[in-house]
Amino acid sequence: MNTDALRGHMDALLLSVLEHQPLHGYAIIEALQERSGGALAVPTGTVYPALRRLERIGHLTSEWATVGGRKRRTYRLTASGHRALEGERSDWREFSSVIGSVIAPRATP
Amino acid sequence: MNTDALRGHMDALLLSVLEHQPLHGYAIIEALQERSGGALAVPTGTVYPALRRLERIGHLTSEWATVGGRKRRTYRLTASGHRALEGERSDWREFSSVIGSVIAPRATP
DNA sequence: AGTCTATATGTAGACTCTCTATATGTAGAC
DNA sequence: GTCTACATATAGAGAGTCTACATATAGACT
Repeated sequence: MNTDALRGHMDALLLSVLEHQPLHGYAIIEALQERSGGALAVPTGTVYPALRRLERIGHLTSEWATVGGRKRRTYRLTASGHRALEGERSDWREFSSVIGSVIAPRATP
Repeated sequence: MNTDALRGHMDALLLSVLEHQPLHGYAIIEALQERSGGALAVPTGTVYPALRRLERIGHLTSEWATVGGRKRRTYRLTASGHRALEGERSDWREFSSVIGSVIAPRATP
């Protein structure tokens, strides 16, 4: 899929996969791929800066951990992040409904 | 609606409203607004450059006309534009299905 | 020992598109 | 004479995604 079209929806995707479980960046990328049936191959150069941004604006917090000798930065939603996720879901419903109805084929006059 | 989220879907919207009828830019903006029930207020600074771009890549052609003393540039789909619209529709179906399924709420574990 | 793959994070710079703001001009109403 | 609707256009700002590269550990395999 053309992941450039994700522009503006990345926050919703990231917050969604973090809703019920804290995860580190690498695992988030795998989760996105798995949840989308392989359609979402989001590059690290997109995900890591986006996570930092979400942390900066208070929707996420992070902690470093070492697992199997490797360092991970694990992110989890804040209260503000949970609220943001609700907003993103509602925005998505409106967005997809509006776009869908505009581009739906019409009967040829 | 946050029209910045339209990024990447503008082509689909413009090609859609031009599918069955040629229109000039100003009328395209009105058509988008009407078809979306008022949700899509796309500024001229977005639409006019986008139309020029679609013409440049061969999806549209344009002609100047004077109606009621005012000049209009009327756009219509080319064969390539019709094919592009089909592609955009198919891309949208995949896109909305993928995003929708990733951000859909899951049962709390 | 050396190489390869998977795991793991990060930055720099390019790129594209949308936005805001501004400019220009006609027609018709008040 | 001014205001609103109609009509097109450009410059520059801004945001977020991409590609490409840099770094590092663990474990398997040769």
